[in-house]
Order: sequence, then C-alpha cells, then structure tokens
Amino acid sequence: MTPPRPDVTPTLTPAAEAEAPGTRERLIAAMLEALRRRGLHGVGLSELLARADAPKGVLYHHFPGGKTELAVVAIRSAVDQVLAGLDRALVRYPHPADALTAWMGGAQKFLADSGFERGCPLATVALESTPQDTALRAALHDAFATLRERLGLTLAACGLPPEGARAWATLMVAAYEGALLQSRVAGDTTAMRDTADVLVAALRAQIDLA
Amino acid sequence: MTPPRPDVTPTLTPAAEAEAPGTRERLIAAMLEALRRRGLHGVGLSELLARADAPKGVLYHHFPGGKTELAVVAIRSAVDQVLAGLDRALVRYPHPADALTAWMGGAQKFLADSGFERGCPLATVALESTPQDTALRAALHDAFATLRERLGLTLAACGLPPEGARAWATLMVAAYEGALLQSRVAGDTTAMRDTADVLVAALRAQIDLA
Amino acid sequence: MTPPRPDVTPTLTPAAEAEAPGTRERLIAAMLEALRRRGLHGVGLSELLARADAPKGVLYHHFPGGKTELAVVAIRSAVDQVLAGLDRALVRYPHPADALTAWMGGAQKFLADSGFERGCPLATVALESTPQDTALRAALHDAFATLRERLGLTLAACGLPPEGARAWATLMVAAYEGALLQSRVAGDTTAMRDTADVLVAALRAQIDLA
Amino acid sequence: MTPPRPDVTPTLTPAAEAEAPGTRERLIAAMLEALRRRGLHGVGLSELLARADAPKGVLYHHFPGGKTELAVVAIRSAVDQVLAGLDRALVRYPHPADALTAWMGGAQKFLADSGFERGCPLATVALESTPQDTALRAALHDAFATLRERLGLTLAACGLPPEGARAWATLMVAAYEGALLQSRVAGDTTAMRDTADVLVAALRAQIDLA
DNA sequence: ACCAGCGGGACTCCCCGTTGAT
DNA sequence: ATCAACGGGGAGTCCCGCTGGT
Repeated sequence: MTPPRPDVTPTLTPAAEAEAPGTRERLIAAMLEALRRRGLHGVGLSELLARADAPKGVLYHHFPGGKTELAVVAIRSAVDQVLAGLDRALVRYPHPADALTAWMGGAQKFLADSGFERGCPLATVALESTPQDTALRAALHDAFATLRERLGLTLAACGLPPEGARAWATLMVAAYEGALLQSRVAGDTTAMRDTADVLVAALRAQIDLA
Repeated sequence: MTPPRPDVTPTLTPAAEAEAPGTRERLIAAMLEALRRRGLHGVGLSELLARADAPKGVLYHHFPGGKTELAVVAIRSAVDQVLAGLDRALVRYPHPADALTAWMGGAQKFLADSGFERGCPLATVALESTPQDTALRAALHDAFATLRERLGLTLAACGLPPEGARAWATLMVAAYEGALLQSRVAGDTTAMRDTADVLVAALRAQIDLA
Repeated sequence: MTPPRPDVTPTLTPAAEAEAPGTRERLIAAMLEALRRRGLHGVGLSELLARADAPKGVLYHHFPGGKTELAVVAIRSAVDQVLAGLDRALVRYPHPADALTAWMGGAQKFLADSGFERGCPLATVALESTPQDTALRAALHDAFATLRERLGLTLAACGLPPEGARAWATLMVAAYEGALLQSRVAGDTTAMRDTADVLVAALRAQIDLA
Repeated sequence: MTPPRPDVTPTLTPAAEAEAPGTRERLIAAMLEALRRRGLHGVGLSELLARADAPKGVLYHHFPGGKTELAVVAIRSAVDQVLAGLDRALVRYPHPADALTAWMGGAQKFLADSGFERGCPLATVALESTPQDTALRAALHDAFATLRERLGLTLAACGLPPEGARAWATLMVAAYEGALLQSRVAGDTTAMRDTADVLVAALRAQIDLA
C-alpha cells in the first residue's frame, strides 16, 4: 500500500541534489509555511518570493502552473512530514494509544512554539478551496486518504476489524484537525490536550476490548 | 422517532418581522454563505455586494469596520444558528448520543445538499486568521467557547464529571470540524458518518458507565 | 472702494447671533482650518463634519452647493481675517514699511505656532483649482483683488503713483505667499524673514524717493 | 539681443535617444503636467495612466512607493527644467536683472499658452503637503533650496554680499510663485508683469549700488 | 424648518498573479 | 532565467441625495 506517489520531489538535478536548499525547495518551504499561517489566499506571491529570495520569473520556471501548482507540491510535502512524524511516534511507542499521545503532544509543542501562528496547511487549504479547484481538491483528497490509510493500517494491526479501523482513523484525523483549530484561535493548548486525553482513553478501551 | 419536523425554517411570522430582510441582514447572510464556501480572503466585497444587491457605500455605513466587522457579525450569527440547531436536536432527543447522531446527520445533509461546497464558517475563518487579526480571533474564540460550554452543560447533565464533560465537548466540536473538512474535500459523507458512528459509540459507553 | 461684499455671514438669525458658534460657523471654521493645512482635495467631508461635530445632512442643508460652496464661504472669511490683521498693523504703524514688517512677523509666528502646518488657504485652493472651478476661481480672484486693492490704497496714500502702488501691492502679496510657502516646506521661518527684510528695505527706499 | 533660439526643444537627436520616451518617462511627464494643473490630490492614478497610456501595474513596478514616489521624481524633474530655463536666460543675458525679466516673461508666456491652467508644480504640492508627508516635504525643501542657491550664486557674482544675495534669491523665488499664483486665478498676466517690473527695478538699484 | 440616517455608486490607491520579450 | 509590462480586481471611502422623523 501507499505505492503510488513514488518519490515526490527529487525529479531533476541528478547530481546537484544535496548542495544548499535550492531555489525550488526554498519556494516550497516558503509556501508551506505560508499555508500554515494564513492559507492560500492570504499569501501574496511577492511576499513568498521575497521570503525565498527568488526573482519573479523563477516561480513560473519551476512551477508552470503558478501559485496553485506550488501549493499542490507544498501540500504533498506536508503530508510527507506528517507521515514521518507519525512513523517516528509509532516506532517509539508500539501501542497506538501511546503513539497518538506522543503525536498530539508534538503537535501542541509545534503550535505553541510558533506563538500559535502555525496551523495545519492541509486543513487551511481544504477550507478555502471550492470543488472547482480540482487540482487542489485532488491533492487534498489524496493527502487525507493517505493519512487515514496509514493510521487505519496501524489500528488494524492491533486487532481492530477493518471497517472499525478505518472509521477510527477518520476520527483521529478529524479530532486532530479540529483540536488544532480550537487551540490556535484560543491561543492555548487546552483544547488539544483535552481532545487527546478523551480520545486516547476511548481508543485504549476499544483496543483492549478487541 | 422522526417527529414531523414542525418548524423547519421559521422565516416569516405573518406580519411582524416580514418587512423585507433589510440591507444589513442581506449583507450578513451573503457574508455567512461566502465564509462557508470560500473563507474570508476568498470573497471579494464586490461579489458580496452584488449577491446582497447592495451598493458599496452601504457596507461602510452599516459596518464601519469594513469587511472584518461584517465577518465578525456573520460569525456571531453562525454561532446562533448552530446553537439553535443543537437545541432543536436536544429537545427532540433527550439522550445526548441520539442528539449527536441527529446533529451530525443534519450536517451531512446540509453539506451534501450544497454539492459539498458549504463548510463551517467558523473553521474557515479560524484557519485563515492570524493572531494579529484580533477582532476575528476574539469572535472566534468566543464562538468556540460558547459551543463547548453548551455541549459541556448537556453532557454534565447526563452525569459526566465537569472536567470530563468539558473535554468531551471539546472533542465533539473537534470531531465535527475535522470530519466536515474531510467530507468536504472528499466529496462524500463517509468521513462524517464514520466519525459520528465511532464517537457516538464511545460517548454512549462513557455515559452508561457514569 | 471695497463696497460690494457687504457683511458676508450674518444673514440669518437676527437675534441668536452671539450664542455659541453655531453649526454653520463651526463648519466654516473647520473648513478654513482644513484648507490651511491640506487644501480642498485633501479634506474629506466626513472628517470635516466629525471635527465640527455635525451630522451628515446638515452640510447640505446649510450649503446646498456642497463642499465647494462651503469652501467659497470659508475663503471669504479668510479674506476678512487677513484684512483685519492688516488693518490692525496699519493702525499701529503709520508707515507702510513698518506695517509690512509687523504683518510678516505675525504670519511667521502664526506659522511656527502651528508646527508649520498652516499655510495660506487662498494660495492652497488657488493652486488646486482649475479654470473649470468657476465658483472657486471667482471667489479667489475677488479675494486677491481685494487684498491688492487694500494694500494699493495704503501705498498710494504714502505718495506712490497709482500704477506703482498697484504693482507694489501685487508684489507684496506675491512675496507673502511665496515666502510663506517656502517657510512651510522648510520648516523654519528664515525664508519669510529674509523676504520681509529685502522687501521692506526696497519699499522704504521707494517711498522715501517718492 | 534675442538670438535665434537655436535649440528650442532638443527632443530628438537623430538616432541615439529617440527610441520612444519609455513608459517610465511618460508617467513622469504625465504626473508633472497633472501637478501643474491640479496638484497631487486632484489627480487620479487612472487618469494619469490613461494619459501616459500605461497599464495599471506598471506604475507599481517603476515606482514601488506608488503615487508619492512618482510625485517626488516628477518634482525633481521639474527642478531640472526650471534650472535649465534659468541657465538659458543667464547665458543669454549677462545682467541678472535682464535674465530675471526674461525668465518671468517666459513664465508668463508658458502660463498664458496653457489657458492659465498650468501653475508651478512645486508650489502646488508644497501647499497640499503636510509635515507628515516626509518624502514630499524633503523633495520640496531640496527643490527650493537648490533654486535659491542657484539664484544666490548668480547674484553674488554681481557683487551682492553673500547674505544679501541669499535673501534676494529667496524673494525672487517667492515673488515668482506668488505672482504666478495671482495671475493664474485672475486669468491674465498682469500680476506677473507688475511683479516683475517692480522687482527688476529694485534689483537693478540694488546691484548698481553694490 | 431643521436635523438625521440610510442608501447609492463612482471613484481612490494599491497590488495581485501572469505573460512575453530579453 | 530575468525584468518590464499587463490588466484586472482588492478593499476602502469619497461626496452626494433622498426619505422620514421631529
């Protein structure tokens, strides 16, 4: 599973790979950060380019599709980051409930460290987008599906029945996004902590029961 | 079960408040709808005004604070709507788990009916906003706090301990937002259904236990 | 001479004359001050009304011609003020050169006291106006003519031949406006002082010669 | 006297700089003309752009500071023009009094030719600006200082003592601005002629005396 | 008669995302 | 792979009538 989407970024530059972030990568990083903070419509290209300090034309060179294409790529890279975080948690904590706790804890720290400025780039773009933004929607759909799948597999491995695992995975993603959102506007991490506590307890009960 | 839905949309009491929605109200409604579909930055004032068919200057007249002030008012009205919906569900279904089911079911219908275009206006603005947008953040913070409190009181009335009730309320809001988000980008209601199922089961177990 | 323009303002309110400035008068004063500081286009009516704290409709009531008519009236009142200042100087100093010195000195003080914000309202409007602004231009033409005439009469009384007196009056007005302008942008009164010195010396020579 | 005016408007040297005025230059010229006619606040950018027939975004491209920056540049170019005119007059007429006569005469012609629409761009902006408009004020201060210095040097070269020269220069600038202003609102050149006559006479007396 | 306010559009300046020539 | 050009909105707010209350 997760076999499509093979090696997202390193398409070009066979040799010059590891030498400084590279304009393209800096653009992606800048866009990602911007999505986290203000969403797609909230960012100006000029600001983005300034922050990546790249001249105007470079963007269209690397991303012929313009702002949208850059956003799509940034979204994909965001998923990779989240998955990596999840994997790290799962490696460290064999029990999914523990891993979930760790994951939510990490997110709280990340949020608080940014002064409650950074949210989830996926959620932000998801809410700004309309069904007409097909490229974005596709990327987003893919992103959430990947996340749910990854979590579902883990839960299934603990003995939950397949549909139950999938549904629980959906709830976990939902709770993560919703709690992050509440914590961000509140300017404190209580919402995330509360959500994690209740969710983890329920999950533990469920798994023990299975 | 399923009583006749007596008061679906109580728009017009015969004579009293029927004197046309009024420019101000039309503006609020237009903004609310826009926030649901595309968020604050995604809407142009001109489009808004066209939809409410009002001239430019009127907005400035009714909302000296401009777009932001209008958004704040729209947010407040959104909260009122949600609260009203909640109350209706709670009146009809005494057990919170049933009410939750009904509420999530209503949200699914609302979403699907709009062709998966309408999301939650609170969430959208929440993710677009930065800590600098103090007016918006305050309104949002207030809005979520009100929601959590309302849910928390209901849960406490069922025997949950105060902190547990509060935490569960937070989770419910989070799950609602996160599931709506996933369903919207997916273009189908599975995520909301799954989320509701798992959450309701867990809640029922919790309440029975208390 | 100077017989037209009899008693400009006190048209209405035969008895209630002296009781508080009155809305109309406050509007005129606010406009006059605004013209001095930023010119006609630089002022917004709303700001003006706020400063005079009068509601919107009042302006249109007192000045059916709107902003322009208010400006015209303000210009006339400005001329009256200048003439009054001139008269005061002439009464105190019989020799025109002394009076001129006093007048320019007063203007310097007035300018410096306002933090170099106040200029001459006549000049400002004069430069903003186009030949199409007939009402303004007429008022302005009248205003400068009145000033020149008044000065010319005084000079003629000192023995200058009529055309010489008129020409000298024109120069005096010109020098006043030009020096005020230079001092205002420089933020110090040197230009006015220098101008006054040279001009007064030349005038004295001229008069002694006549 | 009156040599053939060999280089009236040196627009096109055959090949070198004839490659169209360039958008930037057209914008400056349009702004300069607008400042002369109606001042900074009186001009709309759209009108300006139409007149220079340039698209909207170009302005921001060439003048990141927007309208103000364009105005500053226009002011500088105005000073250059005035200085050039002065130099031409001084080259042709060695005696400053003659040069002054020629200069004022040229200004009269320029004014009348425009149907009394064109004033001095420096003066107009000077009167509209407030101390808060630091960029404009600085440019203006600079402009007038340059003019005064140039005139002062010339006068000093004729034997006037340094401070006298400076003061006379100030008066000359003041008289120029003030006379132009009066002529413009009057719609005839009498004020300028009168001012020039008196001023030249006084200057001649002063120089002969030195 | 005087005042108040809601309503009405036409602009204001700014700046955005994008494309061609260089 | 850079810079000039391109228009099309972005929000804002201007100045002005009308229509009702007093």
